[in-house]
Amino acid sequence: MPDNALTIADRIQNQLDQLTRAERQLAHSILENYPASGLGSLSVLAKDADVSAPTVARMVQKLGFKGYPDFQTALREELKAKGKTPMARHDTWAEGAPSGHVLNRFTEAVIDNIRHSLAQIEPAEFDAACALLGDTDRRLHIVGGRITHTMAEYLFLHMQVIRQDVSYIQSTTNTWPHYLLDVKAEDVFVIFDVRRYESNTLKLAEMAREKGAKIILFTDQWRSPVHAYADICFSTRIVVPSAWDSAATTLLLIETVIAAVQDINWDSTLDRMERLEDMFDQTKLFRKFT
Amino acid sequence: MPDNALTIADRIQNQLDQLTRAERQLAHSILENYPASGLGSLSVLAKDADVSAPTVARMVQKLGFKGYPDFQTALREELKAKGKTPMARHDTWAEGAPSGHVLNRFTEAVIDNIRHSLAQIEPAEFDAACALLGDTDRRLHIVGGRITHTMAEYLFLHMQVIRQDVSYIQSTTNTWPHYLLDVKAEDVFVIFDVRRYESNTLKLAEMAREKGAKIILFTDQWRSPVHAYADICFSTRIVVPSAWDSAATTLLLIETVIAAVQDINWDSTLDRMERLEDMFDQTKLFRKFT
DNA sequence: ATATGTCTGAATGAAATTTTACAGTATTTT
DNA sequence: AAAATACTGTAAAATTTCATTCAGACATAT
Repeated sequence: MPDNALTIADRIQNQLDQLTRAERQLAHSILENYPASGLGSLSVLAKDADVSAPTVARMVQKLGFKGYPDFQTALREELKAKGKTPMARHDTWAEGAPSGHVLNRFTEAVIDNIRHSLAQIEPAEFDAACALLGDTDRRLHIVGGRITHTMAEYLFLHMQVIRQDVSYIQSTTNTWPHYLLDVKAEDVFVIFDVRRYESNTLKLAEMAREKGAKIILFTDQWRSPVHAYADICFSTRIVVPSAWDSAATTLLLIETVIAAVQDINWDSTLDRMERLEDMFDQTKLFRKFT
Repeated sequence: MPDNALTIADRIQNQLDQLTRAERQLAHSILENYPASGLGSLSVLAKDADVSAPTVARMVQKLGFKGYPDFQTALREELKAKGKTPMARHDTWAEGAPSGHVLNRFTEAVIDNIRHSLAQIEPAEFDAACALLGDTDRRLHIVGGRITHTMAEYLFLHMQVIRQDVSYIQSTTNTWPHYLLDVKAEDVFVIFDVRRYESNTLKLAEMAREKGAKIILFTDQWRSPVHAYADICFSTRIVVPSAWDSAATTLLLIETVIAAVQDINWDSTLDRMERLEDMFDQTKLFRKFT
């Protein structure tokens, strides 16, 4: 609420003494299952509390509201505010920067995206997707578009370490039909497609589907048309205060998938990682320390 | 989830495919701050979602409710049922998954990383970096390594739209010395280097520095040795419950930089974006709608 | 015990809300 | 490319909802 930090429940509690008998009875009924009961119609609330309708109208006015609708609006606002987690309320992330600084505005939006996106994910679907990705009997193809190919490649780079038979297809090139030649029914496609959905990607998904391959789709909240062909679809919120969309939430999800898949075949992953280390040591690509 | 396992939000999510464009738009608006927005009047909800009132009435019927009041009652019942466990504690991000599920553990860690990383950023440094990146009198070179090249390319793809004279160098190839031939003292390098710091990248940084170029470094909390040559250094926390490190915080920072730089030269950015759109339209790479 | 002040609840009228019907427009299919 | 289908918004009707008035009941004080 704009005026004060007091919740409506507090205001009722505080004024409990100044209320009459029927009003107190009503107040307790409201607090009984707060705030749900206050969001229904006046008459239902009155009946639930065993008081008359005018009593309700009078009390909310006594609490300082213009009328019952005003009271309800306030309740809804409060609920909306509570929906934002205590962490989201923490609206300065970069200390020393004003809360209106782009650092804080942007971070705020991304945290918001994360919360919304995660809430919509079915854990069962997530687990199923990870099981598919970890199944080494199935070959894995990872597909990205103009912007999303960076995300696709990120997933590819890690999956390559975890397991064998992983390939990376960039839908913006015209070489991708080659990859589809030998696709089998057990194969799995991970497809990335977000706003400015790409026709190439859609065509690719259609053809993969025809061959009987499984499709896991990473898209935005509006869902790429590819989702018609997808077995599993993860949609993330991508809106931020910018001319472009944010891939941060998508990346978070990708990394979580990587962590989960790595656990499935941990033994073989460990083995592959060690062999990779050896090879890196020989190439001197990386520094030993510091 | 006590009575019938699926909440109204789930029902909306599930039927998203059977909904029309305006209805989907409305559905997202409802889920935006659920359930508060659904508890107001039909007309307000319609206005918030930018659809007409009848669209709202039609959709709730499509969802299986007798009418809007019926829908609201169901929402209130759900809220009442949830009563005991409101969204006070949000340590579970993916509702429906146990708090020990990798989805929640991972997200928790990333949020933690974001908080720690952002707190360490000097807003003045951030602004200075953005000013350098937005200065079209300076040529811009973006450098990534084995894993980080995906982040580098993400930044490159967007910078390319915002401004001219941007080049992308992959330090793992051996072609990068060519890029250094014509480097001038005003040039700016953005270098990505995280754990398993790469010797190639260090060498590149050293040579760029010798030529007098400015260096902006994105690294992890332990700081790449490149930071000795860097004018500005952003270090982010990257630890997550996984065998690998997380790039999510780095990406968040990159996207924030993009948003800030885009604002600096907004006019020219807009112009370049429009011209790009035209070219996309001609190539038919993207679908017009849906 | 009676009178006064206050509170409560039923009924009414007014206002707002939801619903239905319809027509225009966009989209898809043939 | 044309026809058919389906979707969306405007406008008006029907229903519900809320505020108010007024008569009666309860408690309290004299």
